[in-house]
Amino acid sequence: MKLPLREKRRQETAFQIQKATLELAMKDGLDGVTTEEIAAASGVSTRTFFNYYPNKEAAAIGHPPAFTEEQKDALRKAEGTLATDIKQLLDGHIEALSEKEDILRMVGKVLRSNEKARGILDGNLGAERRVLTQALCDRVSNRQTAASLANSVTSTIGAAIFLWEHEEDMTLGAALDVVWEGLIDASRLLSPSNEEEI
Amino acid sequence: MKLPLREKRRQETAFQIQKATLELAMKDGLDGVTTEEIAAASGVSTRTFFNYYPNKEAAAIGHPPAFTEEQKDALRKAEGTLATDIKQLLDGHIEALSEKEDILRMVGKVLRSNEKARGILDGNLGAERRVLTQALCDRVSNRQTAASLANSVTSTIGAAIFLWEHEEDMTLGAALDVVWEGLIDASRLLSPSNEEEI
DNA sequence: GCAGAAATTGCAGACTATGCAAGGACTGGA
DNA sequence: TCCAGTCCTTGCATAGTCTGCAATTTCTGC
Repeated sequence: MKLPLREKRRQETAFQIQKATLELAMKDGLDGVTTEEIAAASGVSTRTFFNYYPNKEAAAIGHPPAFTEEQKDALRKAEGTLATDIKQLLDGHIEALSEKEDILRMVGKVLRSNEKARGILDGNLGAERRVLTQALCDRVSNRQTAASLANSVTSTIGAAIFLWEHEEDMTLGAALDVVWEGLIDASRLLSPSNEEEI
Repeated sequence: MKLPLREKRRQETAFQIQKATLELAMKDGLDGVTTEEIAAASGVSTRTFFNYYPNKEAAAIGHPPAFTEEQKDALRKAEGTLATDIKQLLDGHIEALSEKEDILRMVGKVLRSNEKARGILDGNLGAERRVLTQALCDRVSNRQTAASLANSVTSTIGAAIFLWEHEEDMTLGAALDVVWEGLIDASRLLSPSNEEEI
């Protein structure tokens, strides 16, 4: 730990700005608020706002949790079947997301109406996907197979969040289970070992 | 056909603008060119440019081909196994994309360096995905399963284009086959009927 | 050829985003 | 406790994006 204090302050301010951005955006959309308003609400100057985030959309999305090294390691060294290990990874990630449900809900709302925000998130997810693909390569040998699995992971997370947002009284974990079920079912249908024709 | 002439002109101009946008963007990125330059190169005023596209990124992406009704119908009424029908859909779509390889290559380059463009494309794909999900619902009954399959379709297309861009001397069709193989392999690994542990 | 519809354009103005340079705050060591 | 260096913040200037409005031109169908 070299710069714990400065770093911490920075993270706090970054989060502060994200919260202010999201709260303002809840009224009439992210496009309806100016960077000036956001900066004022965050207690910093407009110029400083741009030192923290390159644009409002990035500020709204913030810095979502990434997969930890332990999670990826667990994937590399097979502990169970591939399916159970992936499910475990997903469970862990969804649990991390659950810690900030309020933020997640607001981010979801922004994503639904803002293309640029989607693009930024897509870029973040793409980076995650590449890391995951790399980790999975140690296990499945074929790169395209690993890429396909990694894609399933990130899109499952997205789908679970989407479902959770639209279903009243459904926890994030429950939504994940439903989406996971769909993924497994789809895999079964596409799998060549499945001879029944549908 | 009510307004065929006007409509046709409009499409031509839209394509003209897309081409001008992409060609200018090849030099030093989409961010390196102004809407003014694009408009001038397209032979229209800046204001008119914004009548065709809401922003440069949308102009660069243009209006990519969508799935046709026949394609979706073929999916609904099972002609072969689910896997072969989906593969056929993909083949047809990739073939349509092949008609404009030059555009596709330039779009790919833009997408790699521009978040907003990615977001817009992501939005387009999301719409396609929703349509596909609906069509697949007629076949697999479970909505989550259908959604998972639809997601596989759109992300397979994206992955195929990505692979094609990065591999010299590989046709789009060949790239699709490679990615498809990966998807099937991944499905096999996730499928519960596959008992071997990996 | 004409009347009405549609598209184009110029202009004004709000907002986003970046470079630069001055000033202020914080850190670690003496 | 104080100091020097570094990092952060800020204001200002400026380039560029995008929209609304109204005038003008172009096109369509009759």
